[in-house]
Amino acid sequence: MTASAYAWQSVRAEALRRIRTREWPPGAMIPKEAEIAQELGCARATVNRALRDLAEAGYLDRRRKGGTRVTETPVRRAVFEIAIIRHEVEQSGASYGYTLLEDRTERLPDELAATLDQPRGTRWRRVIALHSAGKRPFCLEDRWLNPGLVPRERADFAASSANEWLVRNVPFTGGELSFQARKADTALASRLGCARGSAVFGVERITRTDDAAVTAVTLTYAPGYRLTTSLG
Amino acid sequence: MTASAYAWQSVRAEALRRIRTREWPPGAMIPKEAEIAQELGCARATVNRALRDLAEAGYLDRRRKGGTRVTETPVRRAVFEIAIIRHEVEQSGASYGYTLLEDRTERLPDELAATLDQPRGTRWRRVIALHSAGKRPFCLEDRWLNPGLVPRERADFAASSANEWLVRNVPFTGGELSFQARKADTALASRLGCARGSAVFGVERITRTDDAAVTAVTLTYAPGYRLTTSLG
DNA sequence: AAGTGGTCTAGACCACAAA
DNA sequence: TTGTGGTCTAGACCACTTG
Repeated sequence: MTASAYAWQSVRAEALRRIRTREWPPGAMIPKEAEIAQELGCARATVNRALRDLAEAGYLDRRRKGGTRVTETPVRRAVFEIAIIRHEVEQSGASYGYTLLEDRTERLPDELAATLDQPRGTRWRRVIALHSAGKRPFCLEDRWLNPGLVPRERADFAASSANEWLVRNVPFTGGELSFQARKADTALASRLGCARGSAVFGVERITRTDDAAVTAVTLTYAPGYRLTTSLG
Repeated sequence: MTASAYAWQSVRAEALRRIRTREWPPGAMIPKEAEIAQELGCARATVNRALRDLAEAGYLDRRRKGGTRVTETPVRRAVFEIAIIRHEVEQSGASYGYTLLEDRTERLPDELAATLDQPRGTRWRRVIALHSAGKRPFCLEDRWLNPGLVPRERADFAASSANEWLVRNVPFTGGELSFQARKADTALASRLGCARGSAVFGVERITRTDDAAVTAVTLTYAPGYRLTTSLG
């Protein structure tokens, strides 16, 4: 059958059908919850659950007193899961390798300090590590850590990545993420085992708890990397 | 006060607090809904709403009969909204420009045909267009369109992008999306107004309705482009 | 077989925004 | 002021999974 096992999913499917067939065209007001509930023979709460779900997915625009409208141009969202790099490698079937390359305390570059709301000249811990898949370099990690939130004596990154330590030990509440394409300079090319000037995929991420920045990381993937997801 | 206006949000906040403070440590089982409801003095449905929300956000792992556990390594998700390119440019404050460069029917490359579940040798419409910000090239669009779903006589892309026509006229049900870094070849560099060999950011997207592929597009952004979002 | 989350209902009241 | 969605409850039954 077309209808799902649960009533609210059937209601959702029926509403989505009406949107897609333009029985409820873009921009149009749809009947109120109570009417739909009566028509489909279920409780209003069930209709509410279904329509709320469609609204979260971007198909409907709902307002108290204003009623529910079909979105003019549904906003499509792509969701990426931020995986632990080890899992990403292992999932591809390759064996995962990790090498710590550098680990010292350094002065934050002024621009980064500003982004992280730190005074100029602040010193943070800087860790550079290489993640590999089989024998091939997979991703270079260049990370700055707030020494106040990540005590050096409690966080040893010789054997396993800062990524994993942080996930387990410093719950974070927010941050920023950006993707970009970059050209590999000599140092990067040497570490990633690719030609100088190669186009490489870069991810920059800043992680915060409440308002204090915890870590800023730049991940650079070896050439050929693709970040993929499906649209629902 | 810390608690939200609505009861289920207060319950959510309280549960999240217990997770963050490790009162409910990673991997631990938390009390069952009925117990939490009694403790916090609300209905079980209210607790259900709160915990379901935390489970969707990746903090909890719930199973019937198995109870609810705190996720060992919370999966963080990044959500990108797939904007219409015109809006993306306008939002940056620049004036938007659009130029149609090519529009003809061509044979699908074999590899692409396979991905799109089309027979080898199938001919689709191919549209190449440039989006610009002010006087600078912003993004080159190279798109294939299923002629059965996008009739040439009803879809004219001389003045506005296929992107916008599709959003308004062909509701889609799914697809795939991938990001990668690419090196600009001579043709691309010329059209994007950058040096040959530049690292450029590429997006590939395939859009389907039910099971038929509607369109496959490759967007290549001029050097310097960053795709950004915030983590919740 | 039993226990826990998932759903559903009927009715009620609340919150917000439009008139 | 009024109407619509948002939430809440108490109780019930269902569905999945583990023992």
